Amino acid sequence: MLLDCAAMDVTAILDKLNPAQEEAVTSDQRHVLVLAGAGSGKTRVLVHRIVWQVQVENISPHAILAVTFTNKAAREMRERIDQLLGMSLRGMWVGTFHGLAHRLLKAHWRDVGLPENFQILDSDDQLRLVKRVMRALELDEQRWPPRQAQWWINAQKDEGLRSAHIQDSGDVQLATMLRIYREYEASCDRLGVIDFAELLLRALELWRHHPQVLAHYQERFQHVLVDEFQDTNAVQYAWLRLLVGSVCRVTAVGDDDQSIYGWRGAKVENILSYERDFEPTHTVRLEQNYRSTSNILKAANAVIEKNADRLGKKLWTDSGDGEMVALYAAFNEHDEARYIADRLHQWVNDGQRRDEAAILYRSNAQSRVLEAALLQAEIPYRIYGGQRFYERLEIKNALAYLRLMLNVDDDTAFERVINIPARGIGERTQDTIRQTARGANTTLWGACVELIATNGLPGRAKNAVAGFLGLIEDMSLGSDALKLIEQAETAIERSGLIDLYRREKGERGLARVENLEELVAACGNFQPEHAEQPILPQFLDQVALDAGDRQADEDQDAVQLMTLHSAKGLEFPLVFLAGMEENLFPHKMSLDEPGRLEEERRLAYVGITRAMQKLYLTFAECRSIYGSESYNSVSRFVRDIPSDVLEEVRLQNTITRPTSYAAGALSSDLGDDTGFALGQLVCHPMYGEGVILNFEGHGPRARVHVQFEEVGTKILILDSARLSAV
DNA sequence: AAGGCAAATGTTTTT
DNA sequence: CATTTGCCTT
Repeated sequence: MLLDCAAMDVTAILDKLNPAQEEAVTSDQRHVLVLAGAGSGKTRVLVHRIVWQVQVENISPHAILAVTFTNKAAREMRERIDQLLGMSLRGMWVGTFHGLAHRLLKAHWRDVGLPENFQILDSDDQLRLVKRVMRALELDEQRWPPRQAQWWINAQKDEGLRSAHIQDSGDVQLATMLRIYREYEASCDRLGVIDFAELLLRALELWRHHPQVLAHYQERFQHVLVDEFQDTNAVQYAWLRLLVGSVCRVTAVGDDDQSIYGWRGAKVENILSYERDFEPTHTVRLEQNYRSTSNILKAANAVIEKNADRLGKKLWTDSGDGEMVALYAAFNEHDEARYIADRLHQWVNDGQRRDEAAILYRSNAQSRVLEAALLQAEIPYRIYGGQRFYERLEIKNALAYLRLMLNVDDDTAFERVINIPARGIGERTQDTIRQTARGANTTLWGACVELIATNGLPGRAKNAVAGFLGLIEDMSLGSDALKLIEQAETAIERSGLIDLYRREKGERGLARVENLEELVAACGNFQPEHAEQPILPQFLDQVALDAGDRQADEDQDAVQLMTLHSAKGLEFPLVFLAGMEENLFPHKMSLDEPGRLEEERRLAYVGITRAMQKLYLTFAECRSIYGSESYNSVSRFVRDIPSDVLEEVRLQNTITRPTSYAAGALSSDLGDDTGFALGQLVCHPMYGEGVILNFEGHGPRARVHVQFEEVGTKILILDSARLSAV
């Protein structure tokens, strides 16, 4: 009976796999390394291998651990397993490295010397703390930028190095960073908080220093699967090696060509070390691509081939050539955005879905102009990344109140909102409170209580502080009997936060109020993992590790905007890569170091391989950056694409114009008989300054398209337009 | 202590 | 260019 079942399932599991995928899914070698090119079905292999383990090899889901890098990937993996199985696997651990580390530390907080309710610092909190530490050390913030110190500390932690491990070589730079690091570590310990990197490092040390804990997990997990293996850093790799011990099997899936997180400590070399450290390994290459047309793959291969350090893979497909890769040279970023909006308009007119199209860019700053153009063209869009929901100022303030309601001794939260909204507790008073806390070795709350009792504050300040303490006490009184959503309402109403932002004028205040309302809604929807336990702490923990990137209107048909980094792992029938210019992409910060340039190239490869049917590359000859204009040439990555798959879109055929004009329009490249040139800066008596985008016709009766800074694109008859050169 | 104004100053990617 | 920082006034 059981056997029959298994036999049936085998066909279901292996049904849709190609030979290489099947080899990876069914391998009985102890460890498996899958080098999976873009679009070659790596998630499918992972999902099917898990199901294979459970259904064919009879491994309990309880004994399986699957690790990803993003919450999104973790969710997707679960969903796809459920789908394939037709039911939900219980007991299996699926999560991000950070999420799993958090889980371990929650379970073993005593062993790692953390308070039971330790808080997680996001990078913003971390920076605040670094600044505080530096001020205490009386370091000049001009000479030692706090951001740099923060970055340095994180880099050390990613390598597994604590301040005690680092040799002070006498170098001033190093010595200073080290001092900050030491103090920062001490502060974190005192406050009972840990940053992202610390989460991983502490989890590693948990296992290193507590063999019995490690043994427990080694015994439990018989199979570990790691997605995006090229993104693992030194600590994560060490963590895996410890876990694996003597029985556990590992399946790692990755692509060295898609390693784009080197800047935050990821080590592609881990892929190379794998075959040595996880022995014996069965290595499988997935090179057949099921995503893109042949032309798109040719472009991708041509770009990535220029990298020296590669394991070497060449994607191929048995689908047809498909359409050419299109290249559009825009005059400026506005023209670029308008062109993209225009193409999207066409796409929708052709009956295609908007959410099958994506606009990808190198840096978040590029999204503004694109958004404006889409707004104007009335194309719904959804933007990913940028500022995270739970990292917004107003949200963090609201969360801080919630944290205080839970625990008045949460110094990070206390400090954040003691004077927000302003209630007369200024910098001086706060300093006194901090000093008192330090002297009495107590929390800020404790210090306040003491200062009030001993009259250690001037009258006004004392009243203000007492008022704040009273407010928090009132707010938390009986709040644990309330529903989460009511607690959230209490936090934003009674604290005065919502009124503060209601009074804030302009678009911003409005957005903040909306965000707070969205937070309340999120509280209403929150499903706790442990229904019997208090819900608020569970919510706060979840929030710390989840950026809140799921958007409310996820099912609306909207074009997707995101950075190249956040596009990894996704695919779209229609893709625009915007800003294909030198100094922007590759970014000028990456030009000096060959390693960084190679990473940029991989980023380009990731971008190109997101496209299934049609790929547009666009660049702007002139782009405003920090207010001033800069002229860049087309990206080297574009130049690496062979001309037989690249089609340069001729300007005059693609410029936006009312269709009634399109039929009879005759265009001239240069407008040579008009006295003006394409791209020229001109001035109009009413519309102000603009750029000439196109000509139709010749001589004084020619129609000229001008993109004005104030009023957008206008089409004018040359001899009546009274344009002047600028 | 708060709020308004001017000046400076910084921007790659993110769990 | 925007936003944040710092200095100044109330």
